[in-house]
Amino acid sequence: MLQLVLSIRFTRIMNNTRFATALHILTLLADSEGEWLGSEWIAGSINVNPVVVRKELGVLIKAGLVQSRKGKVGGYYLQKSSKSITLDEVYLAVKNTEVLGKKNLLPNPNCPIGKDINVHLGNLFSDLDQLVLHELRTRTLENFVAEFH
Amino acid sequence: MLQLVLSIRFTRIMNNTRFATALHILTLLADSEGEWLGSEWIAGSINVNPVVVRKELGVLIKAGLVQSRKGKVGGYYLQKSSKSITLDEVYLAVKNTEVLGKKNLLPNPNCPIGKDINVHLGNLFSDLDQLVLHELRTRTLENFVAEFH
DNA sequence: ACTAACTGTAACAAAAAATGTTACAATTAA
DNA sequence: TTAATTGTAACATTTTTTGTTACAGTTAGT
Repeated sequence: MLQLVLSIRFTRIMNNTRFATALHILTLLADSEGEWLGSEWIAGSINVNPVVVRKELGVLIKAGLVQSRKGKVGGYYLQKSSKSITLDEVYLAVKNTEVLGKKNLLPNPNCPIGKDINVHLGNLFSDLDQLVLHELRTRTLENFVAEFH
Repeated sequence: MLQLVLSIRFTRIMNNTRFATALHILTLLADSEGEWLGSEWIAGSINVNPVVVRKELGVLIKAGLVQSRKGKVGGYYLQKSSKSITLDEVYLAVKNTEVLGKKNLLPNPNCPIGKDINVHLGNLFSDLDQLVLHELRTRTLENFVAEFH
């Protein structure tokens, strides 16, 4: 029963703008090296609420991609060079489930297929996730930013 | 304005159990060749509502993967052999957006980055989608079903 | 010390998306 | 004619995402 509750809580998915938002933020930071950017300014470029930006920046900070400075002249700055940031790091920071989506929670254990389906789906989902991560790892933030010039 | 509304309407994503459900259905059909399965029975294996199953089957029928029979001894049957069904067909049938998620709707057109971000994100998203489709194309329903034996 | 301009986060509100449900017309075998 | 089924619309509910308000904590400049 506890297991069930836990699997409900952690079965989430990537059905959102978080990757787009995170990469937008990082692109802005990479493109304005030397300056610390504020959440208000970043939010103006993405056209979302500044609090949403600060929350996402919190995630990027935890992932070691961004640093922040508090106080009057506070703001955000890349923690590593854009050359050393690969897009799989961004994806891993924001993702909360697999690319093929969710599994059904309680397939029938008395059915030969239902009994094992989530194991086999799990393998498939995991394979596809690895594939995506591997590809994203070949792409750097520097590469991405260069496309804008 | 109309464009905006349309882009909202069609900016959906794969944050659901539809791929899992569709593949579960197809696995059952492939595994019981010779019999027509009813939506109630299928729903019992997945443990979801029969109407949800019928809706998803409607999608698989449109995709040319399943056929149906109405009336008293109605039910569902594969339209093609499991050997000739590849998993990209399943994914294409159920998917409604790209694997990396959604883009933000209205990035600032007065910002050099915001102005072009969706074009570049679009290219990236599309690349990753192609990668996933290509991999899924190498896997058949027959292969998948074989894992259960 | 005081103020102004920030970050960090909690708590809540609103909107959007996914899933479940009821109901019933249409179909078909017996 | 009946019983069992598909197909689908309409609506309800739940879950997830996104937005918002509020404010404590921090820091530079006066």
